[in-house]
This record gives sequence, structure tokens and C-alpha cells, in this order.
Amino acid sequence: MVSERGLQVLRAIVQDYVATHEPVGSRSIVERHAFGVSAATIRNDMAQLEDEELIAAPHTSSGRVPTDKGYRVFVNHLAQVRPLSTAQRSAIETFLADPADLDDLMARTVRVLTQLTGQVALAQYPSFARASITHIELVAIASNRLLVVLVTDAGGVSQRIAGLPVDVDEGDVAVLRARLSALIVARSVAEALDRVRALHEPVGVRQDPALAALAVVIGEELEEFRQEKLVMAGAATLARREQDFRGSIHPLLEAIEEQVTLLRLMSEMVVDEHGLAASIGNENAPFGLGEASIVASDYVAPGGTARVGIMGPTRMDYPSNLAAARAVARYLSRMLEEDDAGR
Amino acid sequence: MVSERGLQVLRAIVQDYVATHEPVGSRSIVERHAFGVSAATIRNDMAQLEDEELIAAPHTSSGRVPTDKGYRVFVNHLAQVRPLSTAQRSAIETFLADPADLDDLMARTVRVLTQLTGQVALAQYPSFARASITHIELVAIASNRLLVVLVTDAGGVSQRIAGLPVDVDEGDVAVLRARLSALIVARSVAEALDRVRALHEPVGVRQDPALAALAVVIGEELEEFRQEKLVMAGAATLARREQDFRGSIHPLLEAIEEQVTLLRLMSEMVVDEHGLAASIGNENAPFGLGEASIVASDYVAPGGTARVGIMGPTRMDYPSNLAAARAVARYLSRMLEEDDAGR
DNA sequence: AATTGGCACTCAGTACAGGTGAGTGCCAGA
DNA sequence: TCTGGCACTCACCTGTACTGAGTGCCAATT
Repeated sequence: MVSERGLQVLRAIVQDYVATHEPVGSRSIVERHAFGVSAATIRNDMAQLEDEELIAAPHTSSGRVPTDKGYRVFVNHLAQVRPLSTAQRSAIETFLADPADLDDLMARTVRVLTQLTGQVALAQYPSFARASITHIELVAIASNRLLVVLVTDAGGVSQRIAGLPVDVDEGDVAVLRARLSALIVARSVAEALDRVRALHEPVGVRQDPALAALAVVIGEELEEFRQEKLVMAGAATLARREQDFRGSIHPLLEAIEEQVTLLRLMSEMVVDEHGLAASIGNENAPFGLGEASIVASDYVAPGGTARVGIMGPTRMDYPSNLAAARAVARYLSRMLEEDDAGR
Repeated sequence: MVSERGLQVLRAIVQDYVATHEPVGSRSIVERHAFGVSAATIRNDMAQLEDEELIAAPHTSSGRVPTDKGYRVFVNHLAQVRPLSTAQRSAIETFLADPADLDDLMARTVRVLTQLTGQVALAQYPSFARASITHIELVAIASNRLLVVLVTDAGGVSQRIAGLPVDVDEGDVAVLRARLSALIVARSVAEALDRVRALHEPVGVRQDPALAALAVVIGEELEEFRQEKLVMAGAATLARREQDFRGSIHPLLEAIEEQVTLLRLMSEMVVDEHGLAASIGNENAPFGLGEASIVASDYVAPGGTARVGIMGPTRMDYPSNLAAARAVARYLSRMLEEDDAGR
């Protein structure tokens, strides 16, 4: 069992280790923190913490370093989210003011997050899966080529060019438009996808090759709506932090390039009652990121909730990073709420 | 003056150094290459090469390493572009077959290039600056909200939502569509931009606030067409090569994140008569990439020519990388020619 | 004039030894 | 339960010696 003071010692070790990046000994703890007891007493507490595998010694006689389990306890029980400075808050506001469109807003979001934290920033796009289709427009580009534009009520727009196996004229296009409109407008993306796919059933398709071709393209567009998207920034900051990741940032860069891994990881994180989440060190091992930690915060978009997060070394400054993620997420929620469709 | 054999020695040094990553001495040269002379003779040649600053010694008595100038001579006079293996050629073909759209094609292009070379791959999008507008479509999303879609003859499509200061009905939209159509359809992107901007002249604008708002949005879209875009892959490979860049890959990662630097760098490279270009080491210093080299090859798209390239350490394998860039560029040109609009 | 073998010299890299100091673990006493 | 004291460990630094790859130069050879 770990005593109350033992936990405070753990907190001190985590804080000092994150600050100095060096194993912390009993002596430096009594110097830097006012525990009112001697180094020997701290040593006894540290022995307990070591028994519980909350801290570990890199080699026989050296200071201690928090284990991943130790960080977990720190985050769950010991860390209070440190509120941002007003300067930081206003930085967020000015940086995110007046975005040109959703892409711009997301890009700025990750940029401001990486600037605040000095780490890699991640942000999920608002999901359009639960959004519903408000418009479908067909634009004739050539006699056998149509531009298919879909619009959702959550502000998502998608466009794609469909090549048709037959030529169509103005009238045909109007008919197709009306027919497709009736089929998917006011439906959710998921429903629309079902209904468009149903067109492929032998019965429906044979009749109209143009419709069949459009169905394929529309299916792709809907699929894209359903897909989660991720935007990132700050990969360059990893270069400075090489040794924080046991000497190889390769898995991190891979994950950043892959996207899909990070997307899954972020989706699977479990948020607490404040909408905050942390995934620490070896908890990410299944994703090949056992040396990294990710903190994230939910934000609310018209289509549902999504997440913004920060990825960094296991020995990151959790209170600050959680605070930054939360602040940005809140601001993002507010922006998306005000200007509903995300412009 | 450097003798003929001296140049062959330079070639040997570059080849061996690229292969082994270690300074190469006179002895290992006579062992690995059939010069038919003794090591002492090679040493004399090397002394000349050193006078010409084509090679340098990291420390007083060690093997020699090519200087940036040495690489330049190698690339210009000594390197023959090594043709790809048939396996590699067919890899390109299968990898690039049947792209879904232009984005997909470009993404695959850089992926295949990074796979072939193990380096960072870069590709400029075909420029739409000289393309011309074939369609403009306005879709009413709400009474004061229009989706503005632009299509170019080079396959570029752009869409953006415009918020209007006034409500408009079906008829208004039709009028606006006709008016804008007359203004920019069949014009080049550059012309269209001029004409749209002309709308902002006091005379035109006051009359119609809706038109003014649309002009702003269309201006943004056209600007986006004019902007060059870059797509990249293989950033993760840099992690393995850290020491190749004097220990810091930070500038490279920054440049990759910036994009705009690399875009300028690629644009400013001068291609030779075969459409190939190389920018070596300190030639890139103005861009903060003095430790990196970039090779590139032009490809031909409907809208004009653009470039694909490879970025890696100065000590890269120039013949192979030039060959890979050239092969991919050629294949890309062919694909874009066949399927003119890039789908 | 070009090439060669020989030789002294340089210097990075490695291995070894000794010294230092931060830090621990443990114990007896308060 | 806490504390001071003490022996012990071990990373890290420093200095020394050795090794070997490689050069630069020169006199001899072709």
C-alpha cells in the first residue's frame, strides 16, 4: 500500500522528471519540495513506490523514473489540469478567428495546438456520418461526364466527376437529378449509402446505365463522408525530441504518415467525465507507439463529437497538454456551434 | 587540372562513399576498382582532386569524402542514369493503374517513388493556372447560402460555400449564374481572376451585394487554382537516416510541413535537356536545406509541365534516384495524356 | 614524365585503470 | 514513524597506451 505522502512523492518525481529529464533522487526531492521530512524518509516512500512498480531505477544506484503505471496514477489521481494563461487563451482566440472554411479551421486548430504545446497536434474532423444530405447537384461537364456534388447539413461538401457509359442531354440530367434527389435528400449519410447501394440490385440497375454509373460515384462520395479524417501538425518538433523516444521517432513518423493508425487510436480512447482522455506509453504498444503518449479532448460539432489531441513522449507535461487540448476543444465547439454549418 | 583518370577516381569515390557511408582510402579504391595502377598513384590523383576541392578529408589522415562540388561534377559529367529494372517498371505500372481521381493519382505517385528510392518523394500537382474555366455552378443551400462550384478543362474542380448578405430566390440565382457564367466561362484562370476582381471596382459592386459576396468567394477559388500544390510521402524514412544530415532532420521535417519552401525550391530548379534536375547540398542552403539534395524530373500534364522529385541526403544515390524520378514522370505524363482531364 | 614501393607520421577509435560523486539500502537510535 | 549515519554500487569522467587505416613525400624505376 502506498501512503498519502507516498503519492505526493510520486507527484514530485513525475513533475521533476518531466522538468529536468533526469532521474530524480531522494535528496533533490527534499530540496525542491517542502515535505518537511528528511531524505531518508523519502527513500522509504520511494521503496514502496518501487514495490508498486510506480517508479523504477534505470540502474542500481541512480535516481528514480516514473513507470508508465506511475504516469497513469499521476494522471488519474494527482494531476490537476493547469489552466492556461490569459495570453494563451487570447492566442487561441486570435488564431482561430474568422476561418475561411472547415479545412482552414481544422488546419489552424492543429497549428495553434502544436504552438501551445511544442508537440505533435492531432484533430479529427467532425464526423459527417450522422449528418444528412441536403442537396445533390449534377453539373454536365461533357455529354458523358457529370460533376456530382453532395452537401450535408453539417457543412460537409463533396464533389466528384462521374464518367457515364452513355451520352445524356439536359433533360436526362434533370430526370437523374430528380430521381437521385428523391432517393437520398433528407436522409442520413448511412441511410443514403444503403439506398444508393440498393440501386445496384440487378432489378434497378439494368434499366439505366447512367444511373448505375452515378450510383457508384455517389457511393464513393458517401463513403468518404463516413470516413473519419485526421489533420496534424508539428511533426517537425519530433526531431528535437529524438532521445525521448528511445532513440527512434520512426514509428511516430510512420503513424503520422499512415493516419489510419492514429485515427483508430484516437477513436478508441476513453474519455472521462470532463471529456478528457490520456493514453500512456505501453498502452499504445498495440499501435506500435509504446514510447508515446496521447492526450485528447472531445469537442462538439453539429454532426456529433470528435477529438483533438496531442502526441508526445511518455514523459510529457500532462497537466499542460490536457489543459491545452481542453481549451482548444472548447473554443472549437463554440465556433462550430455559432456558425452552425462550419461555413 | 584534373586528369581523365582523376575523374574516374572521383566517380569511384562517390560510388564507394554512397555505398559504404565511410570515407574511402586509396587502398580500397585499387581493391574495388580495376584501375591497374598502385595505391600511391591513386593518392597522387586524390591530391589533385583535393586541390580542386572535389573531395575532402574529414580529418588529417583518413579516407576522402566527396564535397558538394564533387557531387555536382559527378552528376553533371560522370553519372549515367541507371535504367530501372523491369521489376521496378512493372511496379510503377501496377501501382499507378486505375487511379480514382487526380488526388489519388498524385498520392500513389509519391508512394511508389518513396518505395522505389527509400527517400522522401515530392510531386507538384499539375498547374491549373493556364487551364480555363468550363463551368460555374451555383447551388442554393439556404436562402442566403450558395455553393459555388468551378470546373476547369484540365480536370480541376473547386467548391466553396458563400454566405450572402441578402436572401435570394431561384430566379436571383439563375440570374447570378448566367451573369457569372458570361464573365468567366471559357476564360483562363488568370483572366477570370482579373475579371472577377474588376467586379470589386466601386462601380460594379454597389449595385449587387450578393454578386459582390460571390466575387470574393470565386476569387478565393481561382486563387487556389493558381496556387501550386505539393504532395509528399516517405517522411518517416528520414528517421533512419538521421546521421546523414549532420544529426538533425529538423530542417527537413520543417520544410515538409511548410510545403511552400519545397515548392519554391522545386520550381526554381533548372532542368537539363532531358527534363532532369539536381540541386545538391549547399545549393539548397538558402532554403535551410544545406545538408540535403533534391533530384527532380518534369512531367507533362494538360495544363503545363510540373515536377516530381526525391529529397534525400547529399550522399544519395543520384543515378538511381534520377532514374526513378524520370521513370515515374514519364509514366505520369502518359497517364495524364491518355485520360486527358485526369478524370 | 608517370608510376611505384617504402617509410615516417597522424589521428580516430578502443581498451583499460583509477578516481569521483550522486544515490541507494539498511540499521540502530530517537 | 522518522532520522542520521555509513557502506556500497555504479555511471561517468579522465588519462594513458595501443592499434590500424590512411596519408604525404621521396628516391628509385619504367
